[in-house]
Amino acid sequence: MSKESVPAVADTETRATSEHAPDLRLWLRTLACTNMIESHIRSRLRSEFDITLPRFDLMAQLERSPQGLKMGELSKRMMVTGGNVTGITDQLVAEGLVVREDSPRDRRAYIVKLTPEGRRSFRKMAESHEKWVVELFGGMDEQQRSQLYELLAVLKSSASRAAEKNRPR
Amino acid sequence: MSKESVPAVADTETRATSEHAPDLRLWLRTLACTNMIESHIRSRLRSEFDITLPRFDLMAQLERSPQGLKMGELSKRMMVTGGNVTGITDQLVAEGLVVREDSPRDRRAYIVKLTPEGRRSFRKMAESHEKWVVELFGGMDEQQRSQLYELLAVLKSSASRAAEKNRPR
DNA sequence: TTTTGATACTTTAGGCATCGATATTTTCAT
DNA sequence: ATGAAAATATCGATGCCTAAAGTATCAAAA
Repeated sequence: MSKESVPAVADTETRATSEHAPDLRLWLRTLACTNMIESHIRSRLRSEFDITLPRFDLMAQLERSPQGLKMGELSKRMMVTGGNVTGITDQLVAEGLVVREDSPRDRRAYIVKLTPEGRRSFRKMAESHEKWVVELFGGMDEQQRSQLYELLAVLKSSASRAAEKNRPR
Repeated sequence: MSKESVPAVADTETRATSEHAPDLRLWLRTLACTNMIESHIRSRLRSEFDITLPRFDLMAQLERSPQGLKMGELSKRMMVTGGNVTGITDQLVAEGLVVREDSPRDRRAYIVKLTPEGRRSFRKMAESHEKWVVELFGGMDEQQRSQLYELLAVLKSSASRAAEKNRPR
């Protein structure tokens, strides 16, 4: 019998040791939280709606742009490579949730749009998705949440700045 | 000409909209930070040491357990499936960084250990890795870091608790 | 001893992600 | 107008990851 189900809930923090620098422990804890939440969301999307997170994300972008988006636009907004978008779009097309239309102005490009079914389906999923997130953060009080939000802004700009110094490579 | 390099620095927060629930925005910001930092680390591991993050992580586990670890132990500690560990271990063996030794007590099991070269190599990488993390968090002052650390503990237990309610499925 | 169930690992199939290469089309400098 | 450069998308190779199924071994009960 093969068990091997979900690897419990991801806790990368086991990588930390007392001897590690405080920043390292902080980073590993950050990673642990994110992985735990993301893997929970992934698994519920799968079990309740039989969809993957990347497909959900792609549909989310389209829902915000009813006029449709070019493949390259999707790629930029989702922060993934173009080849990746090609594959995910193929799947969604096969499921009838999105369509590729030829761009009238540029014969190299497609315009990707949600189908009516895709839109209907996405709205239902998004509602649950948001509910799950609210549940996951529900153990924090309002002050903690807003404090976390602000601290993450600081982290984001700190990391941006640090990363910038070593970009071109 | 193939451009298509790194998708800049991941910023999943573009998925957020003003109309989104605050918790959703908080979650997307969390994700954005983590992705940005993780992708930076990944790319430096690759460019400076020609190694992937999963391989680095596996070696990190072994470095903390000089007596070696069974595949299943690695799988548990890294929070990934066994099949995954098989693949990563194969690669590291091929590179001469770890070895699979037969367990003397259980012929089903292997004991995976760092080779001397693996250990030497890991130590060098770990030093840089820690330096990068320190740089990335360097824009936060001490109080902010410790506050973030505490808030993440709250988040972690909040998410654990919420996830627990929907486990078995 | 034999059977049975659990454990340790591998394998396979499928999805997501990157990179680098390629084909087509557009744009722009001359 | 033309030829080079850039932009748009796809493809193939590679790697990580999971779930499910398969193989070998162990341990303990019948």
